[in-house]
Amino acid sequence: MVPSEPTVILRLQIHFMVTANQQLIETLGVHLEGEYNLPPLAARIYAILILTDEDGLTFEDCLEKRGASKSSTSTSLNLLLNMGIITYFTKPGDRRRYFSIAKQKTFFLAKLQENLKRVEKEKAIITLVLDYHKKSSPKKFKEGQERTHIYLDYMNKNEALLTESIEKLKKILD
Amino acid sequence: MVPSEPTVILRLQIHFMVTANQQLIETLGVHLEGEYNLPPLAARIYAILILTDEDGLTFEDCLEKRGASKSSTSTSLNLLLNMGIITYFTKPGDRRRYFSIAKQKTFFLAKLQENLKRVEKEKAIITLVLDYHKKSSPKKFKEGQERTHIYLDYMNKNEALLTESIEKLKKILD
DNA sequence: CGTTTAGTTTGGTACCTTCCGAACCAACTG
DNA sequence: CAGTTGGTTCGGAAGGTACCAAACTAAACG
Repeated sequence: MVPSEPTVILRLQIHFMVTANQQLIETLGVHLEGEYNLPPLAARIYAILILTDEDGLTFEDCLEKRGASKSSTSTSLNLLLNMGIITYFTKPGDRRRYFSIAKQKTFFLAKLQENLKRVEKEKAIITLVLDYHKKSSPKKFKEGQERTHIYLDYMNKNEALLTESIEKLKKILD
Repeated sequence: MVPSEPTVILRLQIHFMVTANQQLIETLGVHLEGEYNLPPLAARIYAILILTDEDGLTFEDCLEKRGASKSSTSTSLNLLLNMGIITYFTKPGDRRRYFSIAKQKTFFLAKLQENLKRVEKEKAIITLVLDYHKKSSPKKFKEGQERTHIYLDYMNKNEALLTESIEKLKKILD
């Protein structure tokens, strides 16, 4: 039996939306894997939580939307909880937990703060190496000075930018 | 037999310098591992090449300084060569290759360019997610708009900073 | 030619990560 | 109480990474 035309179109549309969504979950998932050093499954679940319209997803929702095992879903959700990048809430008369991303407050703020830490760490390392070269081979040190200066200059400006943005963000969150 | 005092002091000093150097190699090594996604051994060899006073180290120098096997040393050096973060040169009448870090030119420039790529990639992803939310749940979208704006603003400024620094660096390298 | 030098390639081991199924537990429900 | 729901914990299995030792190769040396 051939379905009537409107049905076909509707099916195609739904299929398109579903696969487009899956695609986005995948894209975002890969990104998050790298960004937060998450295992594949945890990253996909995080992506699902970021993208959903619902106000919070249950354990089972997560499980079904990804098609993973109970144990892996449990492990992944707990990992995300421990990292503080998701939270859950409960509804009265409902034993289940509803998981959702920790308010974007935390999301972007954490990102900026993390970034700041990275910059500071790198500055520290560069200083360490520079000191070492200054002592052990002044010639080599002199050579690279100008380039190094540009790089350090960028790092400092970026650091200032970060501190400033963090302040701004904190202010609107009070 | 008890060594005379000066000998003891000398030994202690040498030991101190050696372990201090080893420590720095280790610290820098771990940093590079994370920064360039390098396997442990490759990262340590890279660190050794960054820190040495010599004008270039041979295969055997690398092998000895790290105490690794020939095969692993070979693999690691080739990996670093393929990634373009080290180079080698030869001396007339000497069959060996002398490895050294690719000029800091490439080092810092590559770092800035890599950073720029990361920022652009993240901006793209955020836009993607934002568009999705705008379409599927406008309420959710409105809520986070102010925070998102601050973050995107930071990203744009950082992007400008990076482009600028890259230009500066390119200029002094001509 | 045989020998030495400077590396490369191959095959295998050890470890680490990620996920799963199955058994388990703890709270509530009738 | 027994049964269901909402998870957690445990013991692998599969796959990937990083390293090593040993065999090999290719160029130079005498």
